[in-house]
Amino acid sequence: MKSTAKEVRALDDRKLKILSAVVDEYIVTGEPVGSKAIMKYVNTSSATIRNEMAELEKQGYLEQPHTSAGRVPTYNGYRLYVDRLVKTNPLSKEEKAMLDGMILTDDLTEEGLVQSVSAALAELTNCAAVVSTSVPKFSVITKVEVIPTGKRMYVLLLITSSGSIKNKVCRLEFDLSSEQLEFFENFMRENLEGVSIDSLSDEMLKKLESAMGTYLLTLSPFVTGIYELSKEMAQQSVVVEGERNLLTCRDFDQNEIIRFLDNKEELKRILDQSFSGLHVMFSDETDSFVIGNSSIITSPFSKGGKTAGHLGIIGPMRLDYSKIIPYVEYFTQKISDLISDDYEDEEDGFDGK
Amino acid sequence: MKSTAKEVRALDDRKLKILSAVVDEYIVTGEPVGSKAIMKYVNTSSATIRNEMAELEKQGYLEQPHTSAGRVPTYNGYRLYVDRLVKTNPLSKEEKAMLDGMILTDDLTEEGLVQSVSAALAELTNCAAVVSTSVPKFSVITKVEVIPTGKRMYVLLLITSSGSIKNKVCRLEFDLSSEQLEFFENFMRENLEGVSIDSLSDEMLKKLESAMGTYLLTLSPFVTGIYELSKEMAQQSVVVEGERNLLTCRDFDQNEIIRFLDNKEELKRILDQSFSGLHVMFSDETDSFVIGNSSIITSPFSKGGKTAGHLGIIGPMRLDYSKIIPYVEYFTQKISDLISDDYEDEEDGFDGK
DNA sequence: TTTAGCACTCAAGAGGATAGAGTGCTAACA
DNA sequence: TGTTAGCACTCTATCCTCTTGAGTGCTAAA
Repeated sequence: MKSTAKEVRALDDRKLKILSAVVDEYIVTGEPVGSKAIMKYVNTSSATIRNEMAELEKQGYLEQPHTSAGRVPTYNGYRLYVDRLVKTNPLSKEEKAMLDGMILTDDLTEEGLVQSVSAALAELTNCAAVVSTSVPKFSVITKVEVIPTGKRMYVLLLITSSGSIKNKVCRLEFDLSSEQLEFFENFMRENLEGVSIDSLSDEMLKKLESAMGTYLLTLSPFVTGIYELSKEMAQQSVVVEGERNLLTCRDFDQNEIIRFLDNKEELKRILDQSFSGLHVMFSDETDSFVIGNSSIITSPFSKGGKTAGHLGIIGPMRLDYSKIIPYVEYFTQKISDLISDDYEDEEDGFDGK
Repeated sequence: MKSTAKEVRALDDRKLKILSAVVDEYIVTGEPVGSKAIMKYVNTSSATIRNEMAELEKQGYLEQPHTSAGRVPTYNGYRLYVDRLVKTNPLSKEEKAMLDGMILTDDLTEEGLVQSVSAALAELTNCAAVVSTSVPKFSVITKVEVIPTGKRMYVLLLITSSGSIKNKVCRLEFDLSSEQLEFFENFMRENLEGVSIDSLSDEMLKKLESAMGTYLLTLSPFVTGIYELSKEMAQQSVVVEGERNLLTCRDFDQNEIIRFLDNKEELKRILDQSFSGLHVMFSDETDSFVIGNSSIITSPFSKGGKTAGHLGIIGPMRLDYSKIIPYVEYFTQKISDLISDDYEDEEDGFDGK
């Protein structure tokens, strides 16, 4: 609701302490928190705490499931807690080593790394890990190749500067002469190499086709094939790892989870608004959130200094933010470091040996 | 239990009719079936039916959840029903048209087709569709290609006679000379083309490596890369479509389903024993079955006359077999027809025009 | 061999009592 | 004026009992 400056000012130190205590306790127990339980955290009587809690409720930070129950944090309560109250301790040496140990490093490809990290994150947090990999804005086509592979069968190959490869089988009505093949490869080299993936539009396609002259008659399936490949590449992808953690989480409504897992478009849209740093979202915030009572923590990772995607978790609001936030931060940093190594290596350097 | 010839002989016509009626009724209602409900199917009094049911229970075809409840089919009951009693009507023209209409035919690749059919099957049956695609035994390597794509970056490409393509990025310590590249391509062409995918063993790898002489020093990552690609290709794949139908099915134990979906190895193993025709399995049969109370119906589909995989459904035992069995049969036949068209086209023919 | 009739069983649901966790309010206190 | 002890009150969760009704097995007659 309206969290005006006045209201926030009205939150003295003790109120904040109590709010924080309620959230901390609720995160652990999952049950509405009563005034007595808070006495462990604050040095006053339960009566005083009750008074304070009643006020926190009026201000919209807490709520009661029913009259004679304890308090539960509201969306605003969580928001305040995460933004201003939660204490995230930097990871110790041992913790970092533990996290590192959970990542398989035998698969050195970018996807392999990200997949391994997200599995670790899901395992660690008992949530589902989410990864969205955006198409790097600076990604351009570096190679178009056609490989004959059978009677009238050709494999189209598209490679970009960011290292993605896609292929597609194309069947033609006729076999091509080597002259035709050569023409196509040259034509593609001249017209597509260096072109950025997401700039390949319908119009561009039309222009290309008309520039091909009579070759178009036989080669047109290749052109549309390349076009489709580029479209596939330009698509942002979202992967959810550890879905079982959502299904077994009793904070959620089963049916909602099933619906969510069945259709990840919604999630895609949410992760699309790429945020610059670590970001915590709650399900009440945007009503487009599919899963009620959920929260999403994401952080971007980068490749060669440019954002390459986002990694995070989706779980219940009742999360141990103080632990999970550093995990997400550490892992995204880790990914950035590892794939940027690769990247620099690819582009400029030569790493001695 | 022991279903000896004597016992089976003891099943006169009326008993079979009653068993069939119990299964039919139970499939619809999901509730234990009482003697009165059977009166709709058989022209005798409920008392007689009760006597018969008591005997069917003694023989192991029915059971009671508790004393004063109706009867439910046992595993043996289902087995007998499916093997000898169920009446599967051949599909009508309209039904076939309806099924055809559910298949998207704009993606003409094999995977696209199979995916579309399995989605339709899942939708239609409210079960999960399962597809296992085996590596065709006759599939051989037709092409190995290396494409330079950046500083010390190369794409390995492996193509087989059955039309699968896989690629892998390989990073070397040094750039290769064109002479080295040429050597590798020739070497691979001579040694691997025509070799069947699943015959590529560790020993073969060793032999190849030793045959490469000094080239091995720089090219060894390529060899292991190719080896890994072939291993990936040789792997039988299992895909489950429509998982949500399992999760929302109240005949199952949620946790068991979640465990099942998390680990499809078990399913893979079951589908691995490729059966020659349509096959119905029940969860009691092999104790390796992950999901209790489930049944699997599969049928093979073929490509150019040779088995290419299996398509089917996994759902509760309480299935409308009389409808679903024809669906599975029709769809696998359909797939066989469509991809075999392709295949013949690829290998021998020329379709005019 | 079949069937009507009857006593019996058992699960599921309705209703009622109880316990206990937690509250708000009042009045006393520092 | 802020804090606290005390108390009446509220509401859920749980347990127990009772009832209902579907369905059975058995017996005796047709």
